[in-house]
Amino acid sequence: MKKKTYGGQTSGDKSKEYSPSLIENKWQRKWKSSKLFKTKEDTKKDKYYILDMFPYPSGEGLHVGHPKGYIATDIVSRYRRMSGYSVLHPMGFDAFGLPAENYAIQMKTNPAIAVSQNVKRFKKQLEILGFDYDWSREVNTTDPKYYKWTQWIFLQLLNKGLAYESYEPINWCPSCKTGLANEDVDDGRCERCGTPVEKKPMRQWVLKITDYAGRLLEDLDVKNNDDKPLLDWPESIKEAQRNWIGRSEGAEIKFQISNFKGQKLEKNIKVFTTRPDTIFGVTYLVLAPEHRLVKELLPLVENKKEVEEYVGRAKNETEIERTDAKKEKTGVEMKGIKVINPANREEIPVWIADYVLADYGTGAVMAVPSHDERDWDFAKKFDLPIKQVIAPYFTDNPGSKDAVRDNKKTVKRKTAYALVFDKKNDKFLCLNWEKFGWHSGIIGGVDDGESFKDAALREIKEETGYKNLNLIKKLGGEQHNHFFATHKDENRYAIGHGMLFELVNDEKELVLEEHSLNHKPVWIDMDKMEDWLNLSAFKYMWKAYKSNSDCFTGYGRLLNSEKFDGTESKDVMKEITDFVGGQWVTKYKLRDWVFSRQRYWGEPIPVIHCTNCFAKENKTNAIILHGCPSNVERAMDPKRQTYDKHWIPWTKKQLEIAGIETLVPLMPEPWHMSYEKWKIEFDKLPITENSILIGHSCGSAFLVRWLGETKKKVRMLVLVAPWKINSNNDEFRNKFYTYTIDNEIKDKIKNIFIFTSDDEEDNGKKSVNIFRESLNAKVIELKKHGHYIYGDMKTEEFPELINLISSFSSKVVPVPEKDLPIKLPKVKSYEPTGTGESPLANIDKWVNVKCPKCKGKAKRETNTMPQWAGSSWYYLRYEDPKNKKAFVDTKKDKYWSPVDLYVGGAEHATRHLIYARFWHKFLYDIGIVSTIEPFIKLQNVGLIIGEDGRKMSKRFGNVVNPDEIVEIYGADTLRIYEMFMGPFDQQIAWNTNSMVGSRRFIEKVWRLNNNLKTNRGSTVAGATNGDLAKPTKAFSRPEEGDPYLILIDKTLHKAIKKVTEDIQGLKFNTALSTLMIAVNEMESSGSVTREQFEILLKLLAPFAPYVTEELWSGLGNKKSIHISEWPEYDPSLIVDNEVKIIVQVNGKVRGSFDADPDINEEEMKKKALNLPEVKKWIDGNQIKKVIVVKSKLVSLVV
RNA sequence: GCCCGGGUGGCGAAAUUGGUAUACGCGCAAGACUUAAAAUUUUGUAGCCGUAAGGCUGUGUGGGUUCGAUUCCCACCCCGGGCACCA
Repeated sequence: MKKKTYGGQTSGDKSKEYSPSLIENKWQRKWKSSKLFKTKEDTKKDKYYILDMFPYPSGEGLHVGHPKGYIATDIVSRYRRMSGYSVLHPMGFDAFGLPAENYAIQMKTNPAIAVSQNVKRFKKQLEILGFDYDWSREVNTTDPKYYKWTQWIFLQLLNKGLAYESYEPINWCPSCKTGLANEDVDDGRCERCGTPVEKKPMRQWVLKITDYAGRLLEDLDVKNNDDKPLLDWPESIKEAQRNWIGRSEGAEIKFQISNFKGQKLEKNIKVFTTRPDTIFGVTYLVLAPEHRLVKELLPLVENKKEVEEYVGRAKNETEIERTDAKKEKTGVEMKGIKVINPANREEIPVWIADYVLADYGTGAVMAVPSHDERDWDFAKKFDLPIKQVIAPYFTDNPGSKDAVRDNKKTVKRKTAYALVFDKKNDKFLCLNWEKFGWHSGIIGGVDDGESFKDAALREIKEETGYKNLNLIKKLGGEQHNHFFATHKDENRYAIGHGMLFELVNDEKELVLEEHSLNHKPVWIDMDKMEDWLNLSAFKYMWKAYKSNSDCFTGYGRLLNSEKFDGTESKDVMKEITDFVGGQWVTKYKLRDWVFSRQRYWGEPIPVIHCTNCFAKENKTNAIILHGCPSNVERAMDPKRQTYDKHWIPWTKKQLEIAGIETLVPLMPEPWHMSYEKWKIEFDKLPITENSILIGHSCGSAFLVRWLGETKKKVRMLVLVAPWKINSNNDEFRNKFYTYTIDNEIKDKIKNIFIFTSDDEEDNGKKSVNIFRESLNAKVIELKKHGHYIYGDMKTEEFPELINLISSFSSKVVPVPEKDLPIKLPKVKSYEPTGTGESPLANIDKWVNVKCPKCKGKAKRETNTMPQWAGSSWYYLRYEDPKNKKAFVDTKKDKYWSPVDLYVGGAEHATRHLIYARFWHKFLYDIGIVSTIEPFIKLQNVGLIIGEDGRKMSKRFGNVVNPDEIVEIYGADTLRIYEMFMGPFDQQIAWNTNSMVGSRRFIEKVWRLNNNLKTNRGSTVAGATNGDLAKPTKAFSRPEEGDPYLILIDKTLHKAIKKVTEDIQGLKFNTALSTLMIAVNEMESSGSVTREQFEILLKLLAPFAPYVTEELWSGLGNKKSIHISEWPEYDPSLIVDNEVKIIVQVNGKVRGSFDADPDINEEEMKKKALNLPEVKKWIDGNQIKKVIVVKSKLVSLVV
């Protein structure tokens, strides 16, 4: 097939043609062999560290959108180098994590192999585009030499208590089969695959990023000495981080539980509120369904079943279902439980509702329906009392005509506000106060002893005559209006109530003249009301009427709040907090960073779990109580006594390997030996507070009963397939229930687990549920095991038990630093297990290690780090990539840090850019980096989308490959086109057709060179336009007074200024348009000196490195243009010696004239008035005013 | 709902201490060169009225401030992004 090429220009002389492929290949090789772009740490020069967000080498290679940011940094980097800086411009690859792993699974290869292939391909693609990366500093997050230090940083975090194991429920993606951080969840779905996430309780490593929440937030706005912000970042990214960190201040207040069936309880419910000023309006409390107290108070609740049902339902809902704000509120009261409002000692009920989030604040809220919309909705639905404690306070801004006047007295008055509706005509009866400009409903003062309603009715009659009305409802509650009443000449403080009336009939009385002096009654259409009303009081009522809600969420004046009545609510928040014994606290939405993934392709977390160390320190032993065999035949089988296929001997062995002494006492079936007899034997066993009890089948039942009766405490109870207790033996079963509930086994043991299978039949599920609820046990469902879990399950199918036990019975021993890196083992099969265990757990050789502390047998941590680990510090490694002793030498860090310009996509706002800042601050705190922030200036690159306006993706078939574009147009054209498309940070659609413009531009430059060469030594420049052709000596300094050459000089020097400023401001599109203008001018002038042409080449060099280098060397320059000096402009050359003055008449441009920039104003005026086109417009008119702006314009008003 | 951006020709866009709106590029139209095409090149290109000179309108919509507004103020509409039952 014939290669596609751009037609381009042709001429008779082939050697004169612009042929990008020849040029570009040549210079790629030359730059490489001369090591032109090797970083030089010249301490005499200023440094400039410029960084790209390193790519994730996917299998698909680069599309034209990817290099956009790299082109930009390349331009800046080349510009800085030419300007005399030591430049660090490195590149590397981020390749751990799900995308690479999934790709490898799909390609049936190992991720390590896939990644190295992809990296090769990426590098090749990048090379073509001519970037000046110093590849000797390349980093790759999957290289053990690199991730050694990622692991090292983890150890430092662990050391400082910032990495910890947690067992709280976390987000779990059932499709990716791994736990996720909060940041990896988007709208309740896995960010990678879109599957709705589930909440799953599991052991996981968590980084305490919340310890840094305050600093991560505050440092976004920290100022330098010059009062400019330290972080020159796009406001949108800062704002996204602020939102994500989500700081709010408020009060933590305790509500005491008052009674249960007459008993006093010594318990509190702590709530968090940002509005302690509303506390007198609390009419109930709400707990999240997962709140600890829900379980604790359950035995005391009257409607236990109802509560249990509700909590169960809430648990089973997905995040998407639960957090749907549009859905109607649900909830259930905990009947019999009351708490006391510490503000007014009122007793109020406690509800459970899923609109309260368990993991924010305290998981409990005080509900103030009158002043919180969510509480309002809830109270309306469940008919709970609503008590107003804040009145909106309306007052006009000082200076306006109705504003309170300091020199007048204020009179307090009760005021009735009425809206009167005539449903026959859909109109409202209103008052038009013409003299005052007020538009209102009916207003009137309330007389002594009169109700608001009566006052309103009286006023309606007096002012409008209508007398037959029905009160429909009150609107908006009490409101306060403070204003100057012109008609009374005094300040009024009106305590008002709004009411809605309906007209019964048209019967009316005569309106006395004294009542109609200031206002006239008018009927206003319903749909005009909103615009018509212009008094705050009525606007407020109208809003309440339209929204059908009296809920007011603003600040205002307190009422029903005892001694705080009348105060401004915003001002007394802290005072009220103190009054109720609360604490002023700061809360963040940011959650700790879930840092473990149950996947293969990540950095192994460098810790070892040693059960031996733990057992030694805690004298742990395990007692396994097996159950009965599944049928009589097996029971009769003599082999069964050995349980050779059963999981028990395997478990025993594994536990002993782990250093846990293990006992398997005799466990006869319940129908063979009585519980009492067995208990006597069992009590003799060395059971301590550190013992682990494992029961299988009916063994579970014995253990539970024994725990119910004994006074002993144990550390852990594991029940495997405990449903045998649901046997036909009713007596036994009943006995069991009694123990579990009455003896509160759950208070003795924190860690109770049940293993069951997900497809067990109903009665099995039933007994598991009984355990779950009565013992507060965590249930682990083993998928696909079916009933085999119960009997002769093969040992290798059941590693979960050992893992669970060791996770609760092992000591975390950090891997000694000298043993780093912990390399990922090479394996054939690395698919995720889905069990909550990493596939690494199955690689015995790798997992089983010597404990570095006790030298006993121990196990490695098998979870790996998330994709975001390696990228959280890579920019530091570039500073010193080969260092074996430290991840970066302190001196080198001091020289290069911080990153001066960081360019990348905005999608990293709340993940990479927060994580990296967190790690950086931590590393600063432990004294190994020198700056508090890693990236001083951040620039977002706008996406290039497909020509069809959709995201470039294989799926849409709209991907444009840069290699093909380079082949047709050349790399320089691609670079210029991408920079010329539009503002750098803006998303723009690709358009291959538009590329010719960029190519033509380069060719013009090329031709300019050809013309110069042709005319070397001659006196005539090769201009294409005969008119402009001008005799000159090419490549010589302009002769004194040569107007053409001076003109080009002026243009060029202005271009130097503009291009320099634009590169600094990353405004590449306008820099290029400036260069285009210059080139156009040079072309049409025809007389260009060598010096001028060289300036142009230098200015263009960062944008089009190949063609400028070619032309530069063609001029005989020996050193590369890219290490030549950046031109400086001559200030005298950028001043215009003639300016155009604009003349306006009545604001419209009517003419212009050229003048000296120093022309004085009188002169300007005179000249302007003499212009014929201006005269035409002022003839016969009086000139009223003349405005003269120096060296700009004259504006005449006639 | 709250918070950030943004809205300008046929298209990508330029211009903001308030001073000629549409630079630069694409596209389009007509001309030159050519047997022809491509390439190159010249001219034109916001809309409306007009042969023209010229005039009117015009930077999302409606108001306002001003001699003058794409730029400042108020209200609204639309698009993009972030957060969201966060108490």
